[in-house]
Amino acid sequence: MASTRRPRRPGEADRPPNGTSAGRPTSRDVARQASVSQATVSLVLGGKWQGRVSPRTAETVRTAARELGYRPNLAARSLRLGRTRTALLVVPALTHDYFARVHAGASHVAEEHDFGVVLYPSPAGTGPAVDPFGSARAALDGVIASSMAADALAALGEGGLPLVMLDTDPDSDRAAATVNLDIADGMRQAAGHLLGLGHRRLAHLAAAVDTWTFRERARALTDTVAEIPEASVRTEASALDIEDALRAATRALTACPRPTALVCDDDLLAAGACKAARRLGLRVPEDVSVTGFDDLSLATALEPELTTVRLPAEEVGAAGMRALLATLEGRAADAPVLPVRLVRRGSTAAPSATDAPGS
Amino acid sequence: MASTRRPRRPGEADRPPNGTSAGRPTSRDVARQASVSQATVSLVLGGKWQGRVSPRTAETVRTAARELGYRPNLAARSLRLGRTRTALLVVPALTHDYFARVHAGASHVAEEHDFGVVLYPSPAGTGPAVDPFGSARAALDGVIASSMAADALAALGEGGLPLVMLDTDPDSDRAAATVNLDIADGMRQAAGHLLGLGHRRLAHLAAAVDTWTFRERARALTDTVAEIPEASVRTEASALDIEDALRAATRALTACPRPTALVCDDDLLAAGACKAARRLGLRVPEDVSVTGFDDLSLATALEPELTTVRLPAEEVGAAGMRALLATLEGRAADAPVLPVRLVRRGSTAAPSATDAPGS
DNA sequence: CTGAAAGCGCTAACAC
DNA sequence: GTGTTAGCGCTTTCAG
Repeated sequence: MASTRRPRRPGEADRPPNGTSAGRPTSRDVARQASVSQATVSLVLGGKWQGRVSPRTAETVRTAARELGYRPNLAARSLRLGRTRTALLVVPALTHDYFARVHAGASHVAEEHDFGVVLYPSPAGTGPAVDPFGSARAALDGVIASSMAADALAALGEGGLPLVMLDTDPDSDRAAATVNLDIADGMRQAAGHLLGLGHRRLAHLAAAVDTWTFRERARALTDTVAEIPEASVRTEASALDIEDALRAATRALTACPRPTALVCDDDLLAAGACKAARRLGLRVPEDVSVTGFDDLSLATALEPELTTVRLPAEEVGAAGMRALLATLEGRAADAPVLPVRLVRRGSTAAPSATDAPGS
Repeated sequence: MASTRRPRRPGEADRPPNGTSAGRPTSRDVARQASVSQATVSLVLGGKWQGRVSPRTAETVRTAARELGYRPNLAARSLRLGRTRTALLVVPALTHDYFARVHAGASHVAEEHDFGVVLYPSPAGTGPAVDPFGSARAALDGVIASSMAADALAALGEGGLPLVMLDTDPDSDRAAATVNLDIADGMRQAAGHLLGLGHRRLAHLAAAVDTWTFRERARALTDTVAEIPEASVRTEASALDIEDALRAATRALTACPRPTALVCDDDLLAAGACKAARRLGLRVPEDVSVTGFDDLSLATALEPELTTVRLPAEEVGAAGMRALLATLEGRAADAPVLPVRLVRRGSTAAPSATDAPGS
């Protein structure tokens, strides 16, 4: 009779009538098994039993937990704690090596702090993320966003969660913290390297993506070239894929006079550029030098290997996670600007005599 | 007085004494705002109000929710429901294009079913996953594991969660369901293509990774070559990275007599092979043909583009997610074996006359 | 058609 | 040193 009045507990039908639960064991089951209270179980397993629970009891609890194969229910813990120890990492694409490495760096730091990272590859690339909070079905403590366009961040700002931005306009004020790369310096190094080699007619294979990081690359290149009067740079825009890069590079290399060096916004574009050169019967680096950016694994898969700007992707991810952790703890996060480094490989050389200035 | 006896609710200090909550709005806040009960809010927002709540009331509730910027607390929902609508996807590495695409496919299907996917890149590569359930801090409904070694799956089996295995030994019985690729057929196509072109001395650049997928490749290659009496294949093992592939391919190409074709277990290895060939002064495909496997984006980044076996990675991920969903709903999941296809590109050609059989 | 109430599994304040 | 208890926010009976 009484049972007809009592609301049925969810999953009740799945449970046997006796006291032992059939499903996943709960802390209650552990408590019963160890003949202690649930609170004691929580204390012991939470590692805060020192001076509150006798070592003997603690050991009993741990044994019981092990025997039952107990795993705490994270949903319940999150609900109780109001925090989930989970961060969302929003990236434009996963197929791009760089972001995979950012993720690795962030995960590593997260793990050290018993945090989790869930990835949200924004379906719209660098564009507005549709609904990261709904789709990433996890309950979140904070968000880290990498290389996103400004309007994409607007959507992220709506979440009401602490936001750390990576490789994004440092003047934006949406974020609680930022981690940046010295993109401009990287481009200066690349351009300086080519100019130093004697190149004067450069072409810029520019990524047709409207984000801070690419605007920065364009600006730095223009500025660096402008310092040498005889030097010039033309720009060809390309989508961030090999095929389009091939087309853009072909346009650049069939211009008259032909540039002696191609400065590419990304290793992917550089790969397209090498392909284009080869198809036009030009040798890299003898006839045309090519530089990339990012130092993806692709850079050393090519022959010759790419001279490119190495970005410390893992470090970026790690610093991002550290900044988020700091923010979450109410500490001020520093806003590092990480240095980048030109890696000289086989795809660049001095221009050949016939192409040299003055000829 | 009473308040001293009552335990402090967590976060209570953060709340103003008045009725309005300061933190994230809860369904209670929405109910209050709409002057209805919490139950009504749940019904309306859960989309199951048809015939139970008046349209007028429903609209009021939705408006209130929108005004307050209400987002349901997923931890609470998970706790109540006992399910989280979240799957764990375990992959050996994220930097490998193939897995990024598997993830994309799985996420896409997940999203359609209002599911989330959290990625766990097994730190040990294809080896035993350390503790995916702890590190992926989300509460999970099921696990999808791709291309893992058998012992790695043992650890996953411990979770007590439904497990779907992708690209793994179909005879293993740990999984609730499997999704496989017709790897053997792919390798048969690749080898058949080379044999048909007239190649008789093949070398196999084999991935030194002990998983089903690579054992299958080796077996199928051996079998196919065995069908042609004059044909032979030597094997060089290589780690799954460019540098080691370069070394292995160099060994293969400096053997006497030199093989006329390199069959590689992975596009990454094929890239290393091309690099090795070029460094030895050999032209691809004139002097040596190279085939890859997977059809990574790398395959078309190279010049010449790789002839390779295209794996429908997205489809694998999607089928895996569908299988998990089916299992979760108690339906029988089918165990598809997805077809693969050889993509002929520029890295293969008939052996040159001097290398041809009989010369 | 709407509201009241219970309880998912966990943690932490407090009582003993 | 250990147990009792309340309650996180949500969904879902059941009563009205």
